[in-house]
Amino acid sequence: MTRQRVGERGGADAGSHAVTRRALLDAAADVFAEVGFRQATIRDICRRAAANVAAVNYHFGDKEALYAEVLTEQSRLAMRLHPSPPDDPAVPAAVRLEQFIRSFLQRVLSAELSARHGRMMAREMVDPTRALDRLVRESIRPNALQLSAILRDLAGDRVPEEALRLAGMSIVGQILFYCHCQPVVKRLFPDSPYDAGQLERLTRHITEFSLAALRGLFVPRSPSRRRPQTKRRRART
Amino acid sequence: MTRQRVGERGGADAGSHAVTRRALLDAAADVFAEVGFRQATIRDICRRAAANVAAVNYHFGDKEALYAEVLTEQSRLAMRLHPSPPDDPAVPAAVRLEQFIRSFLQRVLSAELSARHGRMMAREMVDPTRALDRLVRESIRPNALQLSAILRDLAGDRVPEEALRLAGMSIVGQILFYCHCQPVVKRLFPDSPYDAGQLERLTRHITEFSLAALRGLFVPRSPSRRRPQTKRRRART
DNA sequence: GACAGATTCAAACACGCGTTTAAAACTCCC
DNA sequence: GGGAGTTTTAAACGCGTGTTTGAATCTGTC
Repeated sequence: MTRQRVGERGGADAGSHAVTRRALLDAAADVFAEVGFRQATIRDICRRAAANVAAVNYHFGDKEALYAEVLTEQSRLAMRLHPSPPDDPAVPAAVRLEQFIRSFLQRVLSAELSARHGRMMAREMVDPTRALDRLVRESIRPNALQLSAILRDLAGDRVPEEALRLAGMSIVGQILFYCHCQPVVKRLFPDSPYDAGQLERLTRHITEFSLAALRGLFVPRSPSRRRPQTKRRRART
Repeated sequence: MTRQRVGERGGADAGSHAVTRRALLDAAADVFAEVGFRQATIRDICRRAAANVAAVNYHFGDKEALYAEVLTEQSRLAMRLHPSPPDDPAVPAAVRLEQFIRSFLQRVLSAELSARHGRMMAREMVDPTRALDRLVRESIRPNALQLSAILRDLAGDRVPEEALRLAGMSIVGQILFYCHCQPVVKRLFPDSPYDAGQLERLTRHITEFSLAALRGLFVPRSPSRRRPQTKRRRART
């Protein structure tokens, strides 16, 4: 009656448990990214994983628990493959901003991840599930803080926090556009792709656009025409 | 057997048909905006419209036809309440850009529309239905063309079309961010709202951010420090 | 080789969905 | 007032869903 999770040793060949579990996670990542949590069906996931319909409930409890596990796994995978740039004060803030934008774009729409993480995040934002709170806590907020730090270095101490926030959202908005609006972009410009294949071009554009905006907003009349680099350094935490 | 659409005259009191039809459209707009096409249920819509479950199929044929009608109706309503600025060459391009951004923001997240149009558009982008093609054709593409015209006036003739496209997507991305990512923004900054109540502030920020970026990108070293206004006028179409 | 426990399996359950149906209710016009 | 045509209604159909169930299958161990 009481089915508890098995530790390591089990029934089948040293890993039957782990094998189906992995197959389910992989299939579920594809399905959830393709059609979203609500539209995904356990039957479809199990078919792709070559498992029985009852496998999800046996291995994960229910559909939502499987989804939560897929979400955090994909999030960590994306972060591991394309980590944010280190918070190194030796690197100019403008360069760190470019690295931040590049790694962000890679995480949400790089092909090697099949853009799974980006698509799941996009769905989670437009149509949140109960998993969003954890996602914000563990993945989105840390990134927002890092962007804030970069922008603070770029803008200097005299710029109010509020203006930095708005600038940050302008930058993230530009990035997410290519992730959230792909169906529309494909229809508007069917010949010129603005997708995973153009990552470097998009990175450069967003970086230049944003740096130009930041310079114009936060150093409107710099006499020496230099970057606002030498304001103050943030201590490493 | 053969039920054809009734013209004007009908059975009930000069408008029983029209009355339920309207109630269905209103209820459906709310429901579709709240939970999306796929998650919405005919039963819920009819309950809110105080109509029978069969009403949708009687008045519109099926769920998808009702959805299509709601979508175009809300789109036209939003466009009528907050039209794009006229293509007036007498108005400086920078002002027209601000008007474009303001009206766009109003359409997608103004409270008087309950942000219905914006939410439906957001869902349609992340999780398209068959209605997206028409939406792009009749609503999105015209707006994109208008933004292109404004940017052309701002940037002048020497800037390649491609650069203008990227700039346009950077601007639209900033706008849509507040529409697509509201759940995340609310969690990141629970105290300071970035929603329909802050429309004017958001308009000003996005305009200033974008104008600064455009000046920095397209007129990097203007000797007289003037706006690139006097390039060339587009003929009225 | 039989036992125990873990894992899989086919089948079924309970529910909600979009849609259909045939009858009832209603309104207008003669 | 009655008939014709329109609209509404309650009930049902067929299907797909997440989940449960009890038996069957498998594997390592004694």
